[in-house]
Amino acid sequence: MKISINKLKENIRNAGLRVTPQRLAVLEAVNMLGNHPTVEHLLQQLHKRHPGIATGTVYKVLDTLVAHQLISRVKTDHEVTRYDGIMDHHHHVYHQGSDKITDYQDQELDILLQEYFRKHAIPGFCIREVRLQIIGESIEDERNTNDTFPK
Amino acid sequence: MKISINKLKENIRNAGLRVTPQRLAVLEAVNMLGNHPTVEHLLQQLHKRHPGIATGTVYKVLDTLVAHQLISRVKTDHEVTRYDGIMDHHHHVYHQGSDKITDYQDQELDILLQEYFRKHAIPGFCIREVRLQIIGESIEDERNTNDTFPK
DNA sequence: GTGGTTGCAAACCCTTTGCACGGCA
DNA sequence: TGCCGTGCAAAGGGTTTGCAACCAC
Repeated sequence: MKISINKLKENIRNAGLRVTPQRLAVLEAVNMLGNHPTVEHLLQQLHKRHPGIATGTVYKVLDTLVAHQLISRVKTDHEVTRYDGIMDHHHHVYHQGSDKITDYQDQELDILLQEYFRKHAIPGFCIREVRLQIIGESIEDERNTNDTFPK
Repeated sequence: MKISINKLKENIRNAGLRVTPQRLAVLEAVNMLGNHPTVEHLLQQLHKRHPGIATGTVYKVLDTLVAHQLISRVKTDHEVTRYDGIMDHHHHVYHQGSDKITDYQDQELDILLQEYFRKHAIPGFCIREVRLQIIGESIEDERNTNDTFPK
């Protein structure tokens, strides 16, 4: 899951952006921190190795990276904005009771949804994307993995 | 879609809450405005008939109503919080380019998802709810008389 | 009566903005 | 060198908070 600095540089350049230390640092931090960091997480991480970086700059860089699809934004109800370094299409699993958000990806599911919406088109509406928010909680007991779906 | 004041009162009381004019007014406004109002929308509406109601109170009342499951919160990336008076399980359709959010409800879809996740349980995770965010845009077509999805 | 609610305004927090300076291409 | 990008600090805007007064039960 770790991407080399050179690969990140290339990604920035390929997006048509100038490669700056700040952009590189933010992009690296989003990828390194992994679990959908908040801006606070990112600032904390960034200040270790780039003490000079300004908060406003981090916000601007994040906006730029999102606009150029190098990262994406994630948000649930009543939460601050988080960021995601993985740009492949995927869904999100929200762990109630902890601040964890994990990714969920399955082609079979996406095909299922695609089929469904092909048959059940919404009149006057063109679907760009269908995202799932899978909400629930982690189970302490490892044996108990195969159950329960909301009624 | 319109619910009587008495029914709303009853809902508040059944939730174990005191029935106050403010709670009644906010709950009524959420239901009356329908299309996932923001706090701003609600305040505008409320000031017409309840000029005295305080902004802070509206926020507190909304929190209370959400906590007691009389309404729910809706949010997408980069948006302010909105509220929903419909508590039945349903999904949301986000209309890019306008601030419209409509509801989507279909039992066949829910059964499909239920089946899917029964077969593809997430290890160590108990699913409470699966929400779809259907993102796309309205098609501008004057021939299309019923271009919005039925609420 | 009395404990839950409200009104009010200040505080808060995350985020955005404006502008002069700095550094990438 | 030209222009995009950054640092900084102040402003913005939605939301929360603290507390005295109020009122639903």
